[in-house]
Amino acid sequence: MQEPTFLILTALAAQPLHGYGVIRAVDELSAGEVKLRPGTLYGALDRLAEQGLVTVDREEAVEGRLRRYYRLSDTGAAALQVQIERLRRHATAAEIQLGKRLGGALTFGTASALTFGTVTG
Amino acid sequence: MQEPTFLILTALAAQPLHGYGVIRAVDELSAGEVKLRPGTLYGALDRLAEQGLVTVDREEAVEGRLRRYYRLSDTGAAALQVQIERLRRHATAAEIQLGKRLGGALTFGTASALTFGTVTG
DNA sequence: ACGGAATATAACGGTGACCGTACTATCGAC
DNA sequence: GTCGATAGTACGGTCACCGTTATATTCCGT
Repeated sequence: MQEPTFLILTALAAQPLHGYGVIRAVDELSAGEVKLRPGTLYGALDRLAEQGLVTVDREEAVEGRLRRYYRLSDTGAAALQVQIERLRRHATAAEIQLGKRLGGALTFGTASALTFGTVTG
Repeated sequence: MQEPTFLILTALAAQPLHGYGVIRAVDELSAGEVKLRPGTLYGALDRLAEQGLVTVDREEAVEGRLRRYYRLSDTGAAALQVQIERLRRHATAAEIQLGKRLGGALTFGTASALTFGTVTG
């Protein structure tokens, strides 16, 4: 699962949103770092719906315009939880490896990772 | 940056490795979850070298066979640090969003994310 | 001595997620 | 009336990654 997909699931975790709402939520969640393009969003939404990670919550007709709300399914919430743990493990593992780094310019703050203790297993 | 690329940088953070050494290191770092294919590895290594994130450390001729060692550059270490922080932010943001989730099956343990405090900004 | 597994690197085509852009359409602001 | 924001659809392109194959050597068991 890639970053945009992960952030789409994250955006839908709190409450159902329609497409454009997801674009705004991801923008906010990532502090403006990730601006979803329509092509990325609707492609990902279709794939996630196919996989059962999101479902169509309802379709509202607002002034002649269709507004389709997507909801994170229980399966999707579980998948997101798995991804969260994956990211955490990778971040910790990388920080520990960086702490072992010799010869390079020492980056301050990385040593704090050592206080986490063992990571293997 | 995708997962395999991130793990290759992580593997090279502690010490220079040759191709096959990276494959084994990533396997260990991910607890057997990620098995790098040669195509993935050497493609990524070429791209990372082009971007200056890794450099060729040395080339050993071990009984006729070339063994090329790759090293994480200072730029690469900085890039890895940026990615680590990115993963941490996303993991925390997602956990907080999941904590707001209503109606779905409550996953025990997710509430602990709330103790982290604010995440926006 | 021979075959097979592990070590080690290179090269190929295929897939799919993502991007960029354009198009349609409504509404409010200027 | 045009611009920008909202809202969704469609399409072609790119690139990272994957699966596989090829090639060569070393180590081990038989």
